Amino acid sequence: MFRNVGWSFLKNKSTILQNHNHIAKNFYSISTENHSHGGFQLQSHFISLIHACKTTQQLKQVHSQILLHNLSQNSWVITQFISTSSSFKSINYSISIFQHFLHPNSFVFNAIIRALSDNTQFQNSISHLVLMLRLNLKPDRQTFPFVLKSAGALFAGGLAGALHAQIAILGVEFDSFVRVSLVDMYVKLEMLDLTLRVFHETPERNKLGSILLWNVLINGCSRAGDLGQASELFEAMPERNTASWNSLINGFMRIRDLERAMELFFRMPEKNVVSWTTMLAGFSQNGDPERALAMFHRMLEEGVRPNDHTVVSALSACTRVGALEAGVWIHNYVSSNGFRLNREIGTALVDMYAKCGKIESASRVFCETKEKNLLTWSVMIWCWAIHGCSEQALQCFERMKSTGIKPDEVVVLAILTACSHSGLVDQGLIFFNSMRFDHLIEPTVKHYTCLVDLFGWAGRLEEALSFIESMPIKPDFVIWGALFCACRAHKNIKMAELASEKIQQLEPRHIGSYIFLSNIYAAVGRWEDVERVRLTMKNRGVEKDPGWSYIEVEGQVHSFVAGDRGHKRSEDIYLKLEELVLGAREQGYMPDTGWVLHNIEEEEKEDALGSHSEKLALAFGLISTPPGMAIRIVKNLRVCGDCHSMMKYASKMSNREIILRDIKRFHHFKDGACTCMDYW
DNA sequence: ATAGGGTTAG
Repeated sequence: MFRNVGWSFLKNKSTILQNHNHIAKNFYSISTENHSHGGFQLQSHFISLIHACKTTQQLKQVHSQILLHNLSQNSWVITQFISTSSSFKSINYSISIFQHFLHPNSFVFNAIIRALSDNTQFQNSISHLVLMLRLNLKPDRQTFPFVLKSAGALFAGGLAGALHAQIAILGVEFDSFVRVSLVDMYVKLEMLDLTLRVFHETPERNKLGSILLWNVLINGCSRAGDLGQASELFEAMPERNTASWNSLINGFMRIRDLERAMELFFRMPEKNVVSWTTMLAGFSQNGDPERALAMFHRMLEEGVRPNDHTVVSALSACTRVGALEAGVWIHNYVSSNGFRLNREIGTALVDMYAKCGKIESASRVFCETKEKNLLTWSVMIWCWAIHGCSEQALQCFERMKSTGIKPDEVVVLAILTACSHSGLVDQGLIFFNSMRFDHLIEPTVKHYTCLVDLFGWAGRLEEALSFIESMPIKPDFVIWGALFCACRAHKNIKMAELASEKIQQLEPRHIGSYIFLSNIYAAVGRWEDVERVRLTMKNRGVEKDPGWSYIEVEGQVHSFVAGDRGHKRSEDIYLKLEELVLGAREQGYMPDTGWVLHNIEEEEKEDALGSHSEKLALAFGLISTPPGMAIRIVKNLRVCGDCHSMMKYASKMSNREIILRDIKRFHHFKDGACTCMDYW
C-alpha cells in the first residue's frame, strides 16, 4: 500500500500537500521507524549493505530486501539510499525512493536536495526547498550549501536575496559551510560587491581554516577580471593551498596575461591535475594550442594523470589547429587508459574529428557516444553543416527532435547554415519560421545573417536586400557583409556598393569593409578604384588581421603567416610554390589581384598573393608528405579567392585531395573542383 | 545515531 503512493511534484503541488496531510493523519501510527535495539541492529546492517554497493544493480537488490524487512519508511536507511544512488548518477532512482517515503523529515529532504543539485537538477532542488518550507520543516546548515549551489548554477540572481534572508531568519548565517556557499553563489551570480560584503562580514576570515573562503573570493575577483584585487587577497590570506594558486593562475589566463600565469605555475610548490589543466586550457584559449599540447605531454611525462577536463581541453587545442594526429593520439590514450566515452569526451572527440576534416570518424564517435545532450547534437549538426552535408544535417536534426530534445537558437543556426550552404532556400525559410512560431525562439542577428546567405547563395539578391530592410532589429556590419559576398559572387556591383557603404558607416575601422570594397572593384576590373581604397585604408591606419595557416605533418603542427620565411624548409617551400604557379598558369590560372588587400603590408615586402599563409602551408604539405596523401590545412580567416583558385589547380596537378578549413566552412578540393561550389 | 563547502571544460 505504501509503495503505491507516489508524489508527482512537478504536476500539482497542492495535491501533493493534501495527499501528505491525509497520509499523515491516517498512517502516522504505522510508521516503521524502530527505536528498539533489534531494529537498530537491522537498520545498521542495511546501512552497511547500502554502503557496500558498487552499482545501481546491487542497490536494487538491497532495496528489495529493505522492502521485505519493512524498512522502506526508515529515514536513516532511506537517507543513505538516496545519497548512494545519487552518487551512481541514478537520480531518477533517488527521486523515486524519495517519493515513496511518506513523511520525509529534514534529513531526507537534505539528501534529495543534495542529490538533485549534484545531478544538475538545480531547479528541482530549489523546488524541494520550497516544498520543505511548505511542510513546515526547517532547512538547516546542511540544506543551504546545495540550494545556494543550485541558485548559482541557475544564474538565478532574483533568488539570491530571498535565500540569504531565509538563511538569516533560520540563524545559520554564520555556519562556515553556509558562508562559503553564500560567497560562492554571489561569485557565480557575478555580484562582486555582495561577494566582498559577505566576506568582510565573516568574523573567522583571518583565522587558519578559512582558506576555502579566500579561494572562493580570489576566484570571484579572477572571474570579474580584477587581478589586482585577486593578487592582493592571495598575498594577504593566512594560508594557501594548491587551489589558491590555481585560482590566481586561472585569473591571469582569463585576462590573457600568459607570462604572469606561467611565472606562478613554475613558482607554485605543488601542482595538481587542475594546475596543469588550467595552463593547458589557458594556452589553448589564448591562441597558443601548440604550447597547450606541449603542456599535455609534459604532464604525462611528470606522471600526472589527466582527468576528463584535461582530455577535453587537450582535444579542443587539437581542434583549433586541425592537429588530427595529435587528436587521434589522445583518442587512443583515452580508450586505452580507462576513460569512459561520456558526453563531454564524446562531444570533444566529435568536434575534433569533424574540424580536422574527418567527418566520417566524427559521425562514428557520435554514434558510439551513448549520453547525448543538446550540445552533442548541435556539434554534430554544425559539423555536417560546415562540411556542406546538408542532408545529413537535416536528418540529424530530425533525429534529435525525435529523442525529445528541444532545439535552441544555436542548433537552429546550424540548420540554417546547412541550408544556406546547399541552396535549400525554401527549406531554410520553413526552419526559420518554425523556430519563431513552433519553438518560440526569438531570432538573433546571426539568424538573419544566415537567411541573407541563403537568399544570396541562390542569387536572389533583391529578396536578400528587402529582407534586411524589413528586419525588426538593426542590421549590423556582418549582415551587410553577407549581402556583399552575395553581390560579389553574382557580380551585382550596384548593390555591392550600397552594402559596402553601410559597412563603412557601421565599422569605419574594420578592415573587412575595405577588403569587401576592393574585392568588388577588382571583380569588374576597376583597378584605379582598387588602388584608391588601398590608399584610404593606409591613410586611416587600419590594421590588418594577422592571417595564419596551420598544417600538421607527422604529428607536428607547423604554422605560417603571409610572407613567412621563418620555416626551416623555407627555400624548398618557395621553390615548390613557384613550380605550382607555373604549372597552374599553363592550365589557365591567372593571379586574382582583387584579393591582395588581405595582406596589404606584405604586398610591399613580398609578392603578396604568392605568399599567403595557406599557399605556404600547401607547398610545405606537398613537399613533406608522401604522394597521394590528403593535405589538411586550417586557416584562421576566410580563405582568399586567389588561394582558393590555386588550391583547385593544385589538387588536380598533384592528384591529391586538399581539405582546407577556414573560419566559415570546409573546402574539399579534388580534381580541380571544390565542394563549396565557389560560394562561401 | 544519519550529512557538507571551492579551483579546471565544451
